[in-house]
Amino acid sequence: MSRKSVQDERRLQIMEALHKCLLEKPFDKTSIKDIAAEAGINHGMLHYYYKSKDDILLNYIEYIIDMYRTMFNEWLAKNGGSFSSTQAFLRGCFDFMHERITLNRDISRIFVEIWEISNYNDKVKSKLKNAYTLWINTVADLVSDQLEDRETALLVSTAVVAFLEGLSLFSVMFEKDEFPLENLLDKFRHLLLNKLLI
Amino acid sequence: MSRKSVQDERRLQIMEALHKCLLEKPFDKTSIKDIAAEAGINHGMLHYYYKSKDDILLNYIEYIIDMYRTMFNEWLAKNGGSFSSTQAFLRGCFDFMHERITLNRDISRIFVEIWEISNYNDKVKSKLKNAYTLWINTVADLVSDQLEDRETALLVSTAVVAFLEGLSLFSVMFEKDEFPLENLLDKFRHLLLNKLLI
Amino acid sequence: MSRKSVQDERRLQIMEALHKCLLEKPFDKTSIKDIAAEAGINHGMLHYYYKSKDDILLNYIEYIIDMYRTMFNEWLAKNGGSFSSTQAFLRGCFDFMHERITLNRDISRIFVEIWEISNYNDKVKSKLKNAYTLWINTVADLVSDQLEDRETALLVSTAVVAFLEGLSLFSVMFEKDEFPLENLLDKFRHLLLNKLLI
Amino acid sequence: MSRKSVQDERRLQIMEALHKCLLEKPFDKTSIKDIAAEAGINHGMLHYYYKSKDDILLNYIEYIIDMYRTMFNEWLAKNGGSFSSTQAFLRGCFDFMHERITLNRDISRIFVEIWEISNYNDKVKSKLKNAYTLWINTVADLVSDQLEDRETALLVSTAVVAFLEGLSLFSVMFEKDEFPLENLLDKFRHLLLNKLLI
DNA sequence: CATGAATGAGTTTTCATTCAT
DNA sequence: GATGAATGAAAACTCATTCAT
Repeated sequence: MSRKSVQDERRLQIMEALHKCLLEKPFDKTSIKDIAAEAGINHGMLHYYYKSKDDILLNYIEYIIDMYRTMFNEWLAKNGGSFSSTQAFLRGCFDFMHERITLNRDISRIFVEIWEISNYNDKVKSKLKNAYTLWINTVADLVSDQLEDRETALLVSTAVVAFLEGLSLFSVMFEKDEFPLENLLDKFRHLLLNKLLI
Repeated sequence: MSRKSVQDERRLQIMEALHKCLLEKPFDKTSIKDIAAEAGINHGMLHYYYKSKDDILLNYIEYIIDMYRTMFNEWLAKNGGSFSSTQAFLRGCFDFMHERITLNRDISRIFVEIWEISNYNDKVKSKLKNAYTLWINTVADLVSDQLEDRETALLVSTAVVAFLEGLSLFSVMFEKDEFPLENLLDKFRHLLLNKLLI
Repeated sequence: MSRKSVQDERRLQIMEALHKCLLEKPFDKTSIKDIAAEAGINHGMLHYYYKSKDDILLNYIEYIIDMYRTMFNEWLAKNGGSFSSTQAFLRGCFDFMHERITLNRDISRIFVEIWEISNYNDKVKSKLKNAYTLWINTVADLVSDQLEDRETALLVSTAVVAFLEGLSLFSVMFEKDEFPLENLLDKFRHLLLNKLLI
Repeated sequence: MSRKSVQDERRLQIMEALHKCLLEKPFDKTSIKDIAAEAGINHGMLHYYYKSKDDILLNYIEYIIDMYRTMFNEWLAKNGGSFSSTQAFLRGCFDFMHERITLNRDISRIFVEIWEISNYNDKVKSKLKNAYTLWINTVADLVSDQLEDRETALLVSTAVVAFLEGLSLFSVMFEKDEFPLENLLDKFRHLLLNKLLI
């Protein structure tokens, strides 16, 4: 392995370690040593690869947003070609959201953490805004051929994303059996496909 | 001032001080001394009135949830009698949400903070769950006479609350001119009143 | 009750409260508020009756030493007249020690606390030295008519007291069933009466 | 110096520093910073080498008990072979006690401190009980060939140790010229060798 | 006398960061 | 590249003492 990729490997280990830590503790209560221990490397090294704890966080935000995007893209690559109609495609998108939220409550939890951090940290906020703007636009693209104009498409996609984020919030707080996630997604998909997108 | 109200006064000062602090820093980075300074009282007193920093937080959560509820109830008391129909009433409710979210982004920000804390703190989570459960039920009551059964009413109200929380998240992140909040609320209200609730 | 005796009453309450506290915590970990709560009076009053926490301690030392002395004198008053011989009297004295140590491990514990404090506090040390000097002399008086001279009597009484204090230490540390206190006292009394004091 | 011995060196420094501190202040009034200052190292390091102040204490207790034991064993190694008879050997043991108590009042003082702590701290109590049980058994071994049975040997050794601890207590409280330590030990040794052990 | 609010110094502990080896 | 010892600032919390009412 080249020198470059040893470094990349280490950096990835650190990101994954922080990810695991965040499932147990908020970032502020996660120490550099916690992360180092989880990554199995010396805590001094974290300052070799990143210039501060904050720098690690900023890189992690990018890492997790990218993971999110990759999840979607991979799903798209795998299932995207098989839809017979736009509606079927959109239905698939909702299935993806459903899976993502249902099966991966961990990511939802971590996104709540990031939302909070962004409230007090402009750099994080900026990254998060970009990610959501991108996501809203992607969804707008998906629905735009069903709607009159771009503006309406954006409005609808914003509503969709906001609704899904709201569901994500609740799916983290409530246990699976306390929250009718599946039912809500079904109804919402039906509503969106049949009443909003004509 | 009677003895009792000195205590109440101080406790209120502390709650308000923490509120102000949370607009600037996350709870974890807000020190007991920060809160004391903001309240204009000696930091030792915070441990006189509350047994720990965590105890302050827990009391604050109740305080803020109560403030939220009070805002709604006051609005209801002021405007509740003037509606000519259920639809007009519901329209008013949405106006309230709009105002609350638009004019009081501070509360939205703080709710994001609380959501995050609840992720890692079961006592906070429990309080938050109760508050949202109550809220969802309240909304379900408001729409129930327009819908066939209680179950549907609950589903719709859950969706409404989730959507509004999602909007609240975005309203905190985006600046007013970056986010079509008004438009979204309008459309959503229209949709809800005309298509869902027949 | 006269003003004077109200004060005395309060002071006694405080002494008794500290006594109870010391059965649970060392003096340093006993707060003024702990003592006040135990005494059922306001903590501010402790500074009215005593000028500092240290002053309370000093008074308590006198109180407990006095209690010790009183225990002995009362026992003496009750049983002192009934002995037919000096030996019978001395035997009785050992019975008293036995009872004191066996039944009142609490006092033994507290004396260990006082020994320790005296190590670092000259005023306490001085009070404790006086008490033990007095005790040694009392025992010397009791055995002096059995021995040639005063010097020997003092030596024997010092040994007796030292031995009993040693036993007291162990009786606190070991549980009753782990330590042959009764047996040791028996043997020792026998030895003292039959071999040392001829 | 190898990595391991830097740690050992620091840990030893801390133990020695606490030892010095305890000659001036009780443990409860000795702060982490006091110990660090005495050791000449940063106070943060104390938590690097020990996980809490209590942990330092527990380690110190072991250290001092070990020091005590080592003192005895070294004395034994140096003088143990030179005795012509068991009696001479026992006489030597008493000389050792004498030296220990006379020359090392510091250790006696610190043992009073530990006795006190053990009154309120079960872990310390347990260590102390083990140490004294061991000591009593060691003395029992030394006198057992002079006595009929093991039980008697244990009784005698317990009495000896209790008496010596009592003397130790007094030797700390009284100044050298106020307390006939030498005389008492002489008499006691004589008594033990000639009257108790036939 | 009595109360309890207030003060401020002091305590243990944690931790990001640095740096010699 | 690693390691882990070292630093020092800052955190939560405790408490004897004072004092206005």
